[in-house]
Amino acid sequence: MDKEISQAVIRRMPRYYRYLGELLDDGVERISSNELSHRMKVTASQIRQDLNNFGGFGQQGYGYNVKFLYDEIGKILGLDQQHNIIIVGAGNLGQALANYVNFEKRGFVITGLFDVNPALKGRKVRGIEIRMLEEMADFIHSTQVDIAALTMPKEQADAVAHQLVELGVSAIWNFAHLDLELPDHVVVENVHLSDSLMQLSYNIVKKKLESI
Amino acid sequence: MDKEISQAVIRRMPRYYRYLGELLDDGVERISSNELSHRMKVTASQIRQDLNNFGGFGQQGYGYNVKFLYDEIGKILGLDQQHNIIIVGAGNLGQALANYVNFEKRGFVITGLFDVNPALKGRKVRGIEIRMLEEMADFIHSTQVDIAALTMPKEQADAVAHQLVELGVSAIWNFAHLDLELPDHVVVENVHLSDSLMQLSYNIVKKKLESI
DNA sequence: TAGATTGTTAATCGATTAACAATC
DNA sequence: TAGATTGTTAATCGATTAACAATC
Repeated sequence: MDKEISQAVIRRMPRYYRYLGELLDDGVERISSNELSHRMKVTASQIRQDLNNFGGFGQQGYGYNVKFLYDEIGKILGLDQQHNIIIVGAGNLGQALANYVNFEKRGFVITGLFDVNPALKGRKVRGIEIRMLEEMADFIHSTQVDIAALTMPKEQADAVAHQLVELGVSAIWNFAHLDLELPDHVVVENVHLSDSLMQLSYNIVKKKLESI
Repeated sequence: MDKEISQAVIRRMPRYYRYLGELLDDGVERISSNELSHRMKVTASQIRQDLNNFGGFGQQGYGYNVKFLYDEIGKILGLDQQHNIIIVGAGNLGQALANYVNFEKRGFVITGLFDVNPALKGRKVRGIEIRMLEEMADFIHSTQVDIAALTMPKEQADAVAHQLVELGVSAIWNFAHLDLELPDHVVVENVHLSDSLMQLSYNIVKKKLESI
């Protein structure tokens, strides 16, 4: 019966979470949708609408309790649970992800790093040993893996993604520059860096034209 | 007089570009909006609407010439021009970007790499020397810099972004986990990896609840 | 020419903003 | 209590889809 919450709303939740975290760090105890809207440069209406998709977290005449709202959004985003991540592709990008200490604070724990390059075998990144791709199946069978980050060239990504799904992994964080075709029960989040760069490029050209 | 083209449309253009590139590689000469819509899992109507924001690239009764459309979208995205990029922050992420050979094919050329860590000084990544942050001002004065990628911790990102703008850089590809407050003439494209990961986490939790 | 498919207008759907009654 | 601010309904705006005349 719950009405589906649009991805547009979901996309904004981490940003709310970030701003509330900053307010919390600054010792701010409560905030109104109006004040938050000024800081975030969105409408107060949108903030209230977005939040009320998940429940009434505020109080009339008072606003929102920062700590409470922060925690609630954290729960909505699943940050109260631990997510074990393996990274497949231990090149620079994979290692960059493995080094993001902040992920760990939010419950995202890197438990494994895999690559095909024998030269990397046994090397450690932040204490995490790089294993060979052949060992991945055993690894997944013996430990809980919630998310697989794909940080390898796109030529290998499709086959590895399917293998991961076969092995029971049902969430993929895909950095490879292709669209994965996977069963419906698998959740895929794409990070297409070159798409992002092209968007930037478009906006540069546009701005240049406008200024003439 | 040109009506503003929405960012929703812009966000889809690189994806069209990618699919057309694949068709081109496969030797496909022409394609109808209908067939493309099946491959891309969008509506044919949306494809035609999107493209017609920029002009009529097709031909009634024929469809679209793949090579022509590919090139036209490339021009729309500014890929016919060279963009010189410096990367500020030569950690794993910065080095990962520097190593993306594919960017170069699209006209994005990494011309400089900067860091504050003296241990990295003089090291080279794909032939590009890592320089110290202090040298950045001189570098920007003496060479054309179109885009600066910020791949450093968020604590330093805001100050560096402002410095870059002072030095005349007007496009920022921001990987730091904060919203930059910069003058209107500066174009900013954000890549917030942790936001992306939280979105994935939300969708994992949602799918888990649905399956109960 | 007949068939195919675009470009474009109109209809629908969904998301954002405005307004305000409820209530702390 | 009076003032403030939410939660929520209604109005608006914009984006997507459908339909079809134009035309290759």
